Amino acid sequence: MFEFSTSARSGRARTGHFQTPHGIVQTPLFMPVGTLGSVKGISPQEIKEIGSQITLGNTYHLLLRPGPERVQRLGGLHGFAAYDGPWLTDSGGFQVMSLGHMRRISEEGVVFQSHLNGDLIELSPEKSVGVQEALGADIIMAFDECPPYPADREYMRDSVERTLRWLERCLKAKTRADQALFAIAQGGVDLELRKVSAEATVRFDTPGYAIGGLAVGEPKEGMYPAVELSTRILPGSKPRYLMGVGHPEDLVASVALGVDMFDCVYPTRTGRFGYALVPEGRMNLKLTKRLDDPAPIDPECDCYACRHFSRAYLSHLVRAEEMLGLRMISLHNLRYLHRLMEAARAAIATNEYGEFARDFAEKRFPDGIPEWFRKALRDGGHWS
RNA sequence: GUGAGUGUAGCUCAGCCGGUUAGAGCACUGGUCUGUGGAACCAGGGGUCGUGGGUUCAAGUCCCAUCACUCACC
Repeated sequence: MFEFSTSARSGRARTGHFQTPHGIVQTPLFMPVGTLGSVKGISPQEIKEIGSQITLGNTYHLLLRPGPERVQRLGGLHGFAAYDGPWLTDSGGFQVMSLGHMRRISEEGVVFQSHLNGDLIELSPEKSVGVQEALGADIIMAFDECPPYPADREYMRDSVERTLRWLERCLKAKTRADQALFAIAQGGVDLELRKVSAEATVRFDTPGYAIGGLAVGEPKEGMYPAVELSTRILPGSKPRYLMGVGHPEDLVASVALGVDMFDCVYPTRTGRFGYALVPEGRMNLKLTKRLDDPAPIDPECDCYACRHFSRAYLSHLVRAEEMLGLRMISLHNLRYLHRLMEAARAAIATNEYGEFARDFAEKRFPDGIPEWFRKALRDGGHWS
């Protein structure tokens, strides 16, 4: 259980598989975010049909409602949410930063106000692990702090060290052997602190490692050196999970650097805002001209929306704020990222990841492939 | 038929005792959104102020007529 095996390698990009109590997952992979135990608007059956392998549940949201004890009583996430595939829960640390009001961070943990009703809530390494054990995911995450960008150096240093002490407490608090706890390396875009954090984190020898604290507003030129350094230090024998990253170009560039797992709200959130992911980037279905466009979102796509609906109809639905439209675009966007990862796995297996990434980039960046993307591929050994 | 009221942006309305380039919310048109609030934010287009006269240096605002709509009463 929780043994990660690498199947193929091409430069730094690699494919692999990871055994969880609820099934084997193939990497690299993208995980949809199921905030409240549901991927917004998408049923478990659809999740399986589009090729999702792991669903991410948010500890923060599930702690506020319906509460971990209730979820546990009703069968854990697998039973309660009626999805028997692998689950991963985050630690709640990120939402404390992004949603919590009046948060106060101390050595003990974090006290913050619920964004729903203002209730004072405490979250600590022990509490987070306890909640995640009750929720029952296959993979749980260490309770970390994700400082905002930009953050001053002194604060970042304190935060990185505190997150390491919190990691130790998480591992100590952990009681279930059927869950894998992934540690999270932090450090923002500061390469020295990244190194300190990653090296110290590796010593805990957890079954997987996450790269946290990125995609919080920093430029790509700051983000990629941090990813590159992290994947050099985090061992190749374990899955490497880049948290919160989900732009298609970021997946392609990060896989080149050796990242195995991603999660992001991007495909579903941007879908609810009326944007469909396509090889050229994003298609805005709210634009007036889409109302007369009979083509599917993407003729190459095999998702339900692309097989049945026109851009015109979806545009009409989105404008009317009709549920089906939001659902279908979300479904398509998730399928798009899964297809992208399937194609990446196939390219790695035949040692053609560089060609795959270049083909992707030529469509995605018709006005020129940005330097950060080229550099990520060069650093990964996929661009001569 | 009589009396009263209302006509200002696509919609709902604000515009003081007459005083610069007539405003707001929603809608519309673009844009932003990376460990999820169907949220939020940024920018933009759009009005001969129902119509016709009059008073005045100056009228969305005051006066007269007229049209439309609403309500009340014979």
